[in-house]
Amino acid sequence: MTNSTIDRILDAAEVEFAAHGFVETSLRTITTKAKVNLAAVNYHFGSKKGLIQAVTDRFLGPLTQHLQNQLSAYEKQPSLDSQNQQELQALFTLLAHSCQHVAQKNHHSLAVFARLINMAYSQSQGHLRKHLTHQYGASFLYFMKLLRQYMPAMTNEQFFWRFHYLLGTLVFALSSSEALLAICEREYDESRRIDQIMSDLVLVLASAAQAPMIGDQSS
Amino acid sequence: MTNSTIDRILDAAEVEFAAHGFVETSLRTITTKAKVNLAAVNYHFGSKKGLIQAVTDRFLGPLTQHLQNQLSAYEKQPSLDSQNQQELQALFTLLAHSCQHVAQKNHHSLAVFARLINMAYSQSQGHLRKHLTHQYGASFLYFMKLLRQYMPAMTNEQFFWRFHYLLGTLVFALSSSEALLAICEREYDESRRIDQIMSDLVLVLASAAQAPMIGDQSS
DNA sequence: TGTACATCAGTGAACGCGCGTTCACTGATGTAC
DNA sequence: TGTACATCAGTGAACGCGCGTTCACTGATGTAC
Repeated sequence: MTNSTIDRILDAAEVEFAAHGFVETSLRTITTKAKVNLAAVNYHFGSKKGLIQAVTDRFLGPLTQHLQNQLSAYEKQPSLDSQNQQELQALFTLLAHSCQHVAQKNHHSLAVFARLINMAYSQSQGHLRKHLTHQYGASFLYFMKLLRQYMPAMTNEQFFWRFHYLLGTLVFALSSSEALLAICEREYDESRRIDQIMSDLVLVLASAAQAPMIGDQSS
Repeated sequence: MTNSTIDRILDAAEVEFAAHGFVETSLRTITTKAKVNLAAVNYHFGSKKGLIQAVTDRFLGPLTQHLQNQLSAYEKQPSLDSQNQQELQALFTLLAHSCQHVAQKNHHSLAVFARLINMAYSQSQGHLRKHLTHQYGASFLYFMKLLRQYMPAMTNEQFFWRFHYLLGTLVFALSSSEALLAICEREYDESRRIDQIMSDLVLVLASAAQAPMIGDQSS
């Protein structure tokens, strides 16, 4: 049976976590929407923390798997010209495609992903950051390694900061996309699809990655 | 007296809100750190919501004021060449300076600012977004108007999305800067100051703003 | 085939806890006559 | 100058509420003999 109690809980939790965050979503809300007994969450997942982990594991596994596959195929292609902006865009496109891949199955997983990253970088949450790095870090480190080739003139420290600016752009786009889509539709009477947004985002990320450094006047 | 009960509450609240967010910070934590009676918050600010508003008003007023002054001075300068990347950088620098201006007085106000924006774009928080727009929107709309001149080829809708990508970069940088500074210091044994970060951020924002559109192959 | 027991998904009600808020109260200072 | 009252910052204790979690229990299914 595909719509088991466990799946119904996970689906409802994903929607609520995406919309209101982990802390501001109560188990009573989730179990009501999932049409499931309140105690079922603790029965199947042990605790609320266990549920959060189950919800995030459900898409982080496939996401990192998909990304890793794409990256190793990408790396095998012949010429990696570190000056070529189009190849840099292609690299970001791989990331975007991996995101879209998991979003197809679980529509709200990217918003949950954004909440997770935001939480991980909230100081005081060093343990979560460490857990994510340990569990899923390999794929993202792989991505960073390839990205690094397009930013050769930087020190590691400069690259560190640049990378996190890009991460911020991505995270905000993912977490606010629902609200932004709603505003956009109201204001401009035009609805955008998620893949339009993603392909525009890729161009922005590629340009931001290659922005000059301080004192560097080449564009 | 500069360190009145009210100020001590506001200072403690700012620190805690910045570190843990509005919902996850309890009045008991704040009043304990402020060395003030629990009931004092409701006495002086009416409610927790009132306190949040007081904390945000304390820096949003000066921030928008400062930004508005800078922008009108900027607009009066002779040549505004919409192709000139350095002038675009100068525009972002004004925003950065306004941020640094308020950060001097209240060190954690920018992190609170970031939390506020994140919250405002969390769907379901349309009322907060409306309140901010109504109260402080003028300065930011002014900024957007000037920024718009450097992105003339875009439709309003395209500009809308670009602008929010940039906002995301800024917000993540502000909200995660503490954690990132800590990681950076540990990993690279180098400490950065907030103004270094800001001036690098300005370059990234300027490049991202001028990234090509889909189908546009000019860089 | 029938019986006793084990396993397991799911349940209903209650538990203790931390939360924001309320309220009667204190004690100091100012003001009117 | 003395007295009565008003104002206001601040307090201590309690309130009701929603939260995550717990626990004894049910009912269905499988298994051993």
